[in-house]
Amino acid sequence: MSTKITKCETCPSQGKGIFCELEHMELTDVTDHKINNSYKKGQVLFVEGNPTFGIYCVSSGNIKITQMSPDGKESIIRIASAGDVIGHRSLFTQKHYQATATALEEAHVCFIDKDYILKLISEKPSVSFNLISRLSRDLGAAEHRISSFYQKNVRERLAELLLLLKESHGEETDKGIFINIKLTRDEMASIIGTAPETLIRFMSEIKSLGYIHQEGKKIFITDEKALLEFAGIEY
Amino acid sequence: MSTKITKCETCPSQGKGIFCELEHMELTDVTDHKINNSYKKGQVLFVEGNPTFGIYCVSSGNIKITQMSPDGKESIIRIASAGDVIGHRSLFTQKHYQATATALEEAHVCFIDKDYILKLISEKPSVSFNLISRLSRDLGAAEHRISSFYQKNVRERLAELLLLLKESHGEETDKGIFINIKLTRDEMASIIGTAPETLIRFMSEIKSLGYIHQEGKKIFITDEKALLEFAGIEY
DNA sequence: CTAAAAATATGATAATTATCAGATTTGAGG
DNA sequence: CCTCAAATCTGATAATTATCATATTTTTAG
Repeated sequence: MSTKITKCETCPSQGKGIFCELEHMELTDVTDHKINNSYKKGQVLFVEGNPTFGIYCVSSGNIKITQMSPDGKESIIRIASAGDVIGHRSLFTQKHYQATATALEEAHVCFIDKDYILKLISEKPSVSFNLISRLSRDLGAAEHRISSFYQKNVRERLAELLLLLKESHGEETDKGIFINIKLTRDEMASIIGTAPETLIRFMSEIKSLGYIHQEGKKIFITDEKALLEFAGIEY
Repeated sequence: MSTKITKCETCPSQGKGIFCELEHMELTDVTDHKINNSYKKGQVLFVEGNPTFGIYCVSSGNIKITQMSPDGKESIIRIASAGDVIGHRSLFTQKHYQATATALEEAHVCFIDKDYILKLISEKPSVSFNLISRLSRDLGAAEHRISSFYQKNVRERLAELLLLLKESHGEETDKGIFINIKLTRDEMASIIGTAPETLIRFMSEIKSLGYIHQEGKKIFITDEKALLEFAGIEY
């Protein structure tokens, strides 16, 4: 695990994070209290059951947050990207992490000590406001997924996933909207809660309908409107 | 909708709520800024899409928080009880409620105006800490349900639901642990995301195995250990 | 560049769960 | 206490999804 020195003041994700409203002086103080780490694909930030020492702020790269069942089935419960925090949920409620965080690709992540972040929260209302906003947004997303699980079948959940990934990681290209996140079929399946084979079948269906286009592992959305209808979102 | 005047200082749920660390003087100020409402079974506090004006604090009774699919399938995403807040998720992120809140039985709920609660959060760190804790706990519960959906089948999810209801609403009796919450089979089914008929079948199975006992609609857990094993939690 | 491993894809079959139909029970209101 | 509507329950069948086996493609490491 290589370490790279970077400052919060110049962090590319600064405008999106929980410290976005702090002033320059305050940010340099945060810089002094953080540890900046780099992770390669597949490297683990923390494991379910580890004691919590602080929170992680994602500077770049995508991190999957997973939970494992006793019989070894992995569910992806969230994906954190630039500007997101990780471990914030366990900070106040639990002594141990309830999930595992793994880098999906090369990622730069800053670690902030528990004591310091708690101090910041109590002294800077903007930090606590942003944390509340973020938790609210995460809770909204999680609750949406719960109702989606019950109300939609696998086919619809897959279309919905592609649209969500488009929102968070989509990039306009001449071949359609490129979904710029490295996920295996297994991982995609474990987001929508189905078997990889089932996911692949429906991916093929959506592809043969002409709604998406694949180049190797790269996915392009070519007909967003049709996908929306397919997902049962718009009629 | 009848209105009953009650004070935060003497609220039975005071010790559990987000104001639990406020002093007497501060609490009387909260009392002056809230509206106390009573709801009968089936009455609605707010509906998905309504504009958000503030948050609700549950003093007594159980409230179901639901989301509806376009084709009319209702999912229960959360159940709020004494000491819980409702509408806190939409306070910071959304202009409109993302879910519907309905009383499951006679309930007393206080309403606090958006401006006042935002002021409290920025001035009283204990309130914002408690709100963060609560959101974290809710997020943890929601994420657990997401992985549970994928990792467990209906039979196991039902056993898990009974155990969760035991934790939150269980009361020791000589007939076993009585689950003191009024839920129809339809509602129970929409918590674990299955059809009511399927839920009923597995309820019968669990009953015939002797793990639970029913008296009309009342459910008693008679063999918790067996239920835990049935849910795939302990081996 | 090549071999091995991992990931993707496809088919056949089994298991799980949903849906529909109808019987029975419960409970709320007069 | 009685009536009727709603809720619960049971059975038969259909639809969906998981699992297993295996082929093919892609990626990775040497």
